[in-house]
Amino acid sequence: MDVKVKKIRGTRDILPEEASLWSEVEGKIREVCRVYGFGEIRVPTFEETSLFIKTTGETTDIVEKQMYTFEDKGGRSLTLKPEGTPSVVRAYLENALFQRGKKTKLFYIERMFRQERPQKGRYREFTQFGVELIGSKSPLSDAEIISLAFTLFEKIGVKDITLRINSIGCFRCRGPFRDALKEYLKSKLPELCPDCKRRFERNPLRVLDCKEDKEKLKDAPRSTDYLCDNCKKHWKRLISVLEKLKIPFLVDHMLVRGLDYYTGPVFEFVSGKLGAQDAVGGGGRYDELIESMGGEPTPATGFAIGLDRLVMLVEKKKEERIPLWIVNIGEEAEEAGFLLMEKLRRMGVRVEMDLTGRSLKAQFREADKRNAKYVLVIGEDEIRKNKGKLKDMETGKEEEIELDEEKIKERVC
RNA sequence: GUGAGCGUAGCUCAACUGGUCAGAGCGCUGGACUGUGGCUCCAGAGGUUGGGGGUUCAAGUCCCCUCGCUCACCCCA
Repeated sequence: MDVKVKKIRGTRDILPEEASLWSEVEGKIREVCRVYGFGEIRVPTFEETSLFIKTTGETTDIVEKQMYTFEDKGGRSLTLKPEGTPSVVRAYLENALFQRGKKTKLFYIERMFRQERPQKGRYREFTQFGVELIGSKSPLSDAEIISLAFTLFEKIGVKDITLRINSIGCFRCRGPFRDALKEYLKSKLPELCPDCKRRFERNPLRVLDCKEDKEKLKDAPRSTDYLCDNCKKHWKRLISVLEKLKIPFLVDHMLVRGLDYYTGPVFEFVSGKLGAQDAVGGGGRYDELIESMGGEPTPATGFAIGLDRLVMLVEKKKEERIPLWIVNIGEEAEEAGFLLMEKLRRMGVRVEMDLTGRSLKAQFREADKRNAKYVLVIGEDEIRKNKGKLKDMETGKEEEIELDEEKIKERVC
């Protein structure tokens, strides 16, 4: 078929089979978040562009080259949100949620937009489940959200997720570390890739993230060696609590993350089953963001998980069995069957039938294909007697049954 | 943004160096079995070979452009 209009690059249609997986995962997310005391928040699809420039960071790849930015009719610059945290924090401040208590625990399931070259597990429109815990500076809060994530992974049967974690320190300890790193990188500069040379000037921490130069940078200074007393205490305690929670983790000194607002611990959830885009989720602490957006100094921590990637890791389930299929012969029976079907459906019974006037055989074939447990045959004879033929599709046995919705429901359910 | 590979029926794929190559399997529809599924057999529907241009007596097959897909880089979810 020559379809003229096609979906645009990097977007996708999620068809019923996969969509049911999605809603199952979303259901589990809501369950786990309820248990952990997180309330759902829904934020706009687009925001003022400046929000992301100020929060996500001017020199980040997301802001530099991946945003869908456009001008509205009033000449304002708007951007489809490329990540969730800025919007949630904006909403937190705008709605004065801090007035409702010291701690605010929010989660969201939202569509995000980034104009990157699509590949496996990477789309231009994608969905993130994210969690923001605002108002606690305790390392236990970081442990809490990480634990939430692992509870979710377990609940949806996703195995072999590794937590990679590091601490890049607050803005205070970042300075000395950055200096040490730059000093170290200076000598290596000629052998680094062109990107790293550029990063060296603009955002030296990101050089650590480079895969190409990973080997060469093995002996680079480690951010955890430059933490201030507070950050060091926080980091040590977080690590120790993760151990007590029996959450498997790997300290990765190269992990720095690509968003500017992170302070202290940062982490990623990684799966080996995803190809090159192996991060299922990631997050960290952002203790300075809220103040920088005009709020009171407020510590916060959070993460986001890519549902597109998460769903790829979930085992597909077999289709649920349909309890009843109505096969009809002739126009009169078709209508009688239809009315009966509707009565049953109103009672909550899953029933299906063919309304395209196909042959008896075809109707049976479809009932079989859809894995129906019982088939109810209605033809002229059956209407006259008010008794249908109920066939058990497994045993092949047939019995007569009164065409009465209560009796049928009782028999097949 | 860079690189590589690839675009043939709804799906998975065939078609030697350009010459009945427009096919198969699955799926779909119908029939054999005039009111009974799964197996088998038979038949049918479905494609301007992504689009455009060029080379040629002749092009899915070669060349150019374009669009798209996939994977990787990059980055991240």
